[in-house]
Amino acid sequence: MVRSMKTNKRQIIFHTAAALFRKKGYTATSMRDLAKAVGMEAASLYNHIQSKQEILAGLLLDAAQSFMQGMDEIEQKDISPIQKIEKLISLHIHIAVNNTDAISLLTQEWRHLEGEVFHSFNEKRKDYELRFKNILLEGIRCGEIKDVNPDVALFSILSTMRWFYAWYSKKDGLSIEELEEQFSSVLIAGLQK
Amino acid sequence: MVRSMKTNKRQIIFHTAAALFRKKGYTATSMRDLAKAVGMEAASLYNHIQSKQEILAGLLLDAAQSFMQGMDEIEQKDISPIQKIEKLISLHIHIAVNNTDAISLLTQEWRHLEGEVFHSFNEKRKDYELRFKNILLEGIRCGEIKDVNPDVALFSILSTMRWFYAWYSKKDGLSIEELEEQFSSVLIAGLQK
DNA sequence: CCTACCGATCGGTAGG
DNA sequence: CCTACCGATCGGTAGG
Repeated sequence: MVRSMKTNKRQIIFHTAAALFRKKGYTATSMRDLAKAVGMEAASLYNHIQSKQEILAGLLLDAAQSFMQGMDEIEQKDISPIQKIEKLISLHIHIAVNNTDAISLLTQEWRHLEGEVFHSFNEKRKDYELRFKNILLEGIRCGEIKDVNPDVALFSILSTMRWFYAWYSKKDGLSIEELEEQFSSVLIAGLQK
Repeated sequence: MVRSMKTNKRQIIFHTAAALFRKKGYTATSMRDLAKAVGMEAASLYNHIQSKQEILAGLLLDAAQSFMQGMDEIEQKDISPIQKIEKLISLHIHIAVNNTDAISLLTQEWRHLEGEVFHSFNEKRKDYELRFKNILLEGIRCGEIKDVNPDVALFSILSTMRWFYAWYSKKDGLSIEELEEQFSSVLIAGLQK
């Protein structure tokens, strides 16, 4: 009972922190801001968490995990490079819709991670980008994708998805299916022969 | 003589601050960090500038001015919507190449502006995005651009250009002409019928 | 351009 | 979960 309530409060703290970090930035969000938002004194937060840094690390590594798992599954599918890219766009949309605040931190706030966590997060990010780029390269090699600069193509997609994290919560007009269709239409048409 | 040296030092402070704000973020960059980077004590900075906030505001309003001026010129040209979009992509590339550090702040650090400057910067940003979107809408209306969601199309372009600000300094392989060609090829092909 | 310093605020701890 | 408080650091000022 005590244990489950503590875990529950911990989750509330993490979710509240995600929203604050997104709105104000990690450095500009104080533990007193966070305490006020969850309805306690700053000192009391430390009964549930170890440090401010632990919160950021937890949020970012969780979010990263979602992407790595999706990439693992999509890489193994027996479909063409462009179809894999469609699946990846869909992955980004689904993750963002379900976890908007934490995901938006991936773009901006990971540089405030410290020490080993910074390093391992950075490795994951580079690994993800490389695997995405390899799918593009395979598409170019097999003739399904036109001969564009793969870095420009990669970041055209990734940057647009990252903007989507910031934009999505404000927009309610489009369903997930419509979002997938619109993003695929705009982003993939620029790659096809 | 005294005046010109003071102006000179002021420019050094602004340029150095742009690089630090880009790397560490506005909040996480202290005036002592900045002072060290320009080779003086923190207190001495205040002989050249009035406040930390003045530096951020100066950098961001200067950068915004470059974009507004470019937009003014491109809007008036007697060319088609897609040709205007090509010109705008070229504008973003040229500005970024010439002023990489300050431009990269436009995306991330403007939220730390305070009071009236925050407000007026935000108005300029929204104005720029609206005018860009109107060019897309005109293209859709006249049949030159396919019937995509204009917000998705707009931010596909803007997000990709914003990523370019962060990416460019590391990359030296491509000339400006090649960059324009690659970005236009990937971004505009997704819009054309 | 420096030394010396201000009040405010930071992340976090002690002790209950 | 709170009160009380720590040392460190913040942006900025006084005075020379």
